[in-house]
Amino acid sequence: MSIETPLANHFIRQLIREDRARGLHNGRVATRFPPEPNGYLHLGHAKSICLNFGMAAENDGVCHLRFDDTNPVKEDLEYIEAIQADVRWLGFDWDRLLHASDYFEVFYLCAEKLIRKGLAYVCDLSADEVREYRGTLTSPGRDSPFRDRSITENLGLFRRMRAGEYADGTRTLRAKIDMASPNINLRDPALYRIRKVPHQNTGDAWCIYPMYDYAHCISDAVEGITHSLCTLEFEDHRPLYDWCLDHLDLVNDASLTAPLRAKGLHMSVSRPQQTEFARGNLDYTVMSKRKLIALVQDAIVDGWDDPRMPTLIGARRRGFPPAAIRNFWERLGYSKQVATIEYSVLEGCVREVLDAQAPRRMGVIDPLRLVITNLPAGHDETLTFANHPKDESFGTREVAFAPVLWIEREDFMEVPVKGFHRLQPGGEVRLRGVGIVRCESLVKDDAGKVVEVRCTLDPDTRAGLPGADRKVKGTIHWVSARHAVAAQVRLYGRLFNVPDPDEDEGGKTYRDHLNPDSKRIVQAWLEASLAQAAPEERFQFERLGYFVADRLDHGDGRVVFNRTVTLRDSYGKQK
RNA sequence: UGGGGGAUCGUUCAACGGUAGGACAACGGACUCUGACUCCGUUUAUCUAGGUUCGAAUCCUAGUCCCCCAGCCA
Repeated sequence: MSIETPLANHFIRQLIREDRARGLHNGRVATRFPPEPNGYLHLGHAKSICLNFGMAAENDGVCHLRFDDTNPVKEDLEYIEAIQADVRWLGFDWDRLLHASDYFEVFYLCAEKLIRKGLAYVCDLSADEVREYRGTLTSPGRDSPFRDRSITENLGLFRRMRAGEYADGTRTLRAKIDMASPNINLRDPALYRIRKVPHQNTGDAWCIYPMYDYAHCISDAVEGITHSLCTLEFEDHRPLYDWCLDHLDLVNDASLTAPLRAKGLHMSVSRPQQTEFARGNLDYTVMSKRKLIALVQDAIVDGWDDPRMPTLIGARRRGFPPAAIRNFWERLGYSKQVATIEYSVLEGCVREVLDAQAPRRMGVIDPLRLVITNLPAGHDETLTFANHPKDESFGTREVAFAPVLWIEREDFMEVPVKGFHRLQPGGEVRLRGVGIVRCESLVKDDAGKVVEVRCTLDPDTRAGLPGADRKVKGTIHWVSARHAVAAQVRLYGRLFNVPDPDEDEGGKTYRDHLNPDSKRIVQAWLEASLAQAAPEERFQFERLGYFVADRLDHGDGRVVFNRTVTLRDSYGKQK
């Protein structure tokens, strides 16, 4: 059974096919996923990952994983490992693993080339002064007083910047473009800044570090990237992307990439094209790096891998299959419309994959005692259950059955509402795989709460017998009280209780919209075999939902499951 | 107010001058030893106003609304 989704005919897929068809880059396709190693990957990143790796794969191309590590003060080694693990978990593998810092020498050579062409200058303005000179959205900026330094002076100054002769923040290298441009990105943007901090990859070899716009386009070119796919907010950076590459002409200037060949890094240089698509947002969640970090740091969640987090590591711990996330983004397609996708679409993808792939089990998360009175107290029986209702390849399993069972409390109603199909006083229900029982009496505690339902089992309706075909309205799941294994089960709901927690309205912030009931921990009774489940193994607990053995806490005698998602519930929804 | 983008069912993505279609959601039904799955059916959309055309979601004009941009972040 295939769980892959049909391919959407989105504009980037079309563009790449057309480019190939007309022989651009000799039909070669190369993409890259360029995370900054300063946070964990989330579902939004997955959209970009699926696109970049997907486009490469379906066009016989390559895709690089490139760490965009141009700012040493923000990065952390912890993230480098995590990002690789997340990309692999999602189901992708890179053709090359690279760092922007691999190209620091190239960036430097390129900067000298721009200076020599009179297209870059060293500016002594402070950060505040630069801001002041930049102008505003509606008024043009003014030229820096250092804009007309000679090439020789600029070269000398820039070399001394590199040599560490100036303090942090005292000078920058700037592109000489147009301070009156209506596009602010073109008002002599900074190319290099001084940061006397060691870099996790290059140590203290450098004290000047390139800016994103400058480094990114060169990195793309140097790696032979053909299609540089990024999100919408970079749309008005594209003129700068093009400006740098056009003036640098890396394709025809081998001297610029000589340092790479000297290091043994051989890649074909290209003139890449940037194309932007809309990032993907989900309702009832926040996706910004800042807010995610805050949730972790303020212990609102239990860490980056909290199953309620939209991080990939969180989704993994929640039990989401990677194929579901891939299908999700492929099914939505890629466009330039800013969109917030309903969470139910993701859940639908998760259920679809899990329905096909998750073996079935029984478990009771809110137990009520049910005693079958017409069976000897010592009755002990082993029943055989199919592990999947539609796929025989899942095989069968043995389930212990005895007269004292746990059933779900909500499967019994002393005073049933209209349309209730399950157990009620004097009523009948089928015990899954057993037969039909009739509720004969109740046992209540002092407070009047039902603590036990006493039933008789109709022997003619036992599974396998002709009488088993007798119709009853409801079928409920159960576990044998004597055989079941105790488990901790974590029930997760959405983290926020409004569709757009980012909407800061009426003085409220996302923190005012936290769902206090997003995590519930219960003690459950499960089929004994579940104690042997491997961490991260996924199951459907019949009639309850999909559950995953916690990848960290389950095992060594502890039985710990996380609820990934409930089953669709057309009954619960009616009420 | 400058620049860059975007407006199609509730949500999202198609339709590339020729019948507005899919997915999810919702609703109704069939099936069912999971109120699941599956199957069938139904409801609902081209931002507005003009224009071009035999024919416009698509082209033109004028509006309206939404998003992004004033880091030595990415």
